Amino acid sequence: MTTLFPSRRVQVLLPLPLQGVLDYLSPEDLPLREGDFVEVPLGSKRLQGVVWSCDPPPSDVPEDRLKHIYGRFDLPALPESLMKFIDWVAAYSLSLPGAVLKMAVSVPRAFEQAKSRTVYRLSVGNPDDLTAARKKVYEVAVGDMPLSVKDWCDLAGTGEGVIRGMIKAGQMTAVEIKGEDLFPEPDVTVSAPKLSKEQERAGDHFRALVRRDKFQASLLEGVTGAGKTEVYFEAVHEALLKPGNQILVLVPEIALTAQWLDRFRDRFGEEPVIWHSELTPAQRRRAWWGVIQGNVRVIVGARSALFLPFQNLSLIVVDEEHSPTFKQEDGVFYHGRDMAVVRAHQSDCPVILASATPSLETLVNAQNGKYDWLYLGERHGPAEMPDMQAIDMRKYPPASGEWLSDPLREALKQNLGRGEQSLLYLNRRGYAPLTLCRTCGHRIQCPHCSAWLVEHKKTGKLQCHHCGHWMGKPKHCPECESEDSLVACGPGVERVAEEVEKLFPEARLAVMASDELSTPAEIRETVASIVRHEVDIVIGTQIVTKGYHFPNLTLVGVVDADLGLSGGDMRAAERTWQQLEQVAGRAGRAEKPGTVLFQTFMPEHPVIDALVSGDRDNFLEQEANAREQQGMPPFGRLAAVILSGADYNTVVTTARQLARAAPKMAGVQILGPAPAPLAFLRGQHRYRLLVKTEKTVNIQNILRRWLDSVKPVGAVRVQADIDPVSFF
DNA sequence: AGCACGCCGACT
DNA sequence: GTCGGCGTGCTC
Repeated sequence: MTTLFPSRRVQVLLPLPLQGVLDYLSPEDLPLREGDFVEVPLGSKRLQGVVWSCDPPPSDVPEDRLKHIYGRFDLPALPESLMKFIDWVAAYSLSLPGAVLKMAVSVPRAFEQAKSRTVYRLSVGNPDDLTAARKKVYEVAVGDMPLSVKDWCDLAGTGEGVIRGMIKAGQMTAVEIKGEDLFPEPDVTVSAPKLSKEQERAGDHFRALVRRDKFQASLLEGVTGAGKTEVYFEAVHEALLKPGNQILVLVPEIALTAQWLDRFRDRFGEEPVIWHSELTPAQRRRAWWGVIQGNVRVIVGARSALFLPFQNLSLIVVDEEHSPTFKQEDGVFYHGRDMAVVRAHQSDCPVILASATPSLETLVNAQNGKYDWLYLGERHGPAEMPDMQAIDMRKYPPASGEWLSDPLREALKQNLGRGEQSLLYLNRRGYAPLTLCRTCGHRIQCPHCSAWLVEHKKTGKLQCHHCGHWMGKPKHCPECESEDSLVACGPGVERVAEEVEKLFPEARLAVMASDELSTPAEIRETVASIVRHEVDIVIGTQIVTKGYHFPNLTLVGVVDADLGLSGGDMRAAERTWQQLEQVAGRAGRAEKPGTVLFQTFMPEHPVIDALVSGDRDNFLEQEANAREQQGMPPFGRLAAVILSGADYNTVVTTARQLARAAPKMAGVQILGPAPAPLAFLRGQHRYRLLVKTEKTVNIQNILRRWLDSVKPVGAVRVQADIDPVSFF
């Protein structure tokens, strides 16, 4: 029997790692659009999902097996541009669309209507009739803005009784507010800071791009301290001039610093709305709602902010675009910088990639004209670029158990004498990276990972930096039982701090490492005390490299410039150069000139040479040539296949099976299988294969066909990683 | 992701 | 003889 109005079949995407969309029937009285948030039955559960298609192709599931949608949620539909982006990311990264959707809607109580609140608006007839206390309330009112009872009390400095009395007397009227509190609009009338000529030129260029309102990627390259932030703020400002425009600024998670937020507030009057993994559920929900309702104008966030439901994305900025932290390596594997370009393309808006040390990928795109290329060659204000020198550690070897050479000690002493600040950089947390038994040679290793346990003297623990496993430092060797035979090998920041303390007992030290400063408030306080010049020598890891501005800092000493140069990673040299250039950039950012000293055993290495001579163009050209010759990205395509599982043998068997089934075709090369660099991590054995193809080959299609052709035995996870960066 | 169904070890 | 281990497989 045919019904007059047959039920409509729609496809719903659920935020689960299911193979695809599921078909449902929409109730006849429920008009649905693509992007609508709906609740559907799945098995015995009620789940929230998104209508992905209202006009689906024929299904192989018979209609009488389809279930009905329960209902639609009362919130704006998922914007079409985000749906497109989710599909694209899933296809590109070889992950399931549902898993990508999950990143976009993993917001606590996202679908529930926010409970309403009651606020009160003044409705006074004649203010002269008011009592003194009520008159006070009348006077503090801002326009006819409604406020909560508590806000009125705080603002007028009065008790609740006064307000309640006014409500009763009809001098205030209740207004019901639905949804989350709105965010304040950024202020576009704040006067811009004085820009240098070259900043102005770049800023004008970006303003024009924003006004043109079309896709265009640009590289904003500028030496450390050149004032890139102020330049892209010009673009943000221009975008804000058009009502409804939304702007996304992506930063590496670690760079969301108090200093950055202060600069934003200085330029736009308000703190920006921020988005990162540490937000509380309430903050997350409020920000997400603000974005989907179009109320949030500027979001500053970590890579996951790419998946926010922007209604009208008009500009994306990727700050520190070279940063490896833009690469996500769990769940859905993607590179935030690359996906930002795709998102901008799909939203047809400009994207600005900013860095003092651009990635090779981005530089190549700038060189071949795909990206606009804006360059800032001068430091802002009176600051000059620091003087950089290598210290040959073969000539000045420190005594055993010490890590600072005589020239570096001398420089520290002089700087201290001048009352200026110094920074010692060593990208190694803890006291010592390895604990060794003097008697039997045993090295204390993590039981869950192929890594040494790192000694942390402050806490008296030996700790794994990959899985968090720890033990108290034993008195006896766990292998040969010898007493007091365990010795610390190599330096970490704690150990360097110990040496500095001995050398300069009167100096005020601060150690900056992620495990010393766990909360943002602690980091904020330490940074502030350095800026206030309450610290003479800072000893820090990675976290000091990220955009801090310490005006009194004039000497940077890199304790081990060679760290990171070894290993088979094709990006090792590039990344070391970026890191050291960034640390070096902390020196001499104000009036006083800066000096940077690199302790190295290979002063002739291209990386050290590029730093010292300042000839980075030559260095990067060599790197690019090497990659081009090897057909590596960005000149070819690369993907990794990572197999992991608790049982070593099944992992290896699956890896070999995959290798046997490897596609054999022109322009495609399979490398491996080989143990992944961390062959054992969190109790999982890991093997890896690499797929290298020519640029014109669709590497996703090849991987899909290949991986589908092999059925993994047992509990082995097979994960594809398109454009891998870490090789871990 | 859940959750159910389904075949092999130590307990009343 | 049963309770339960979590291995495979399905959910429109």
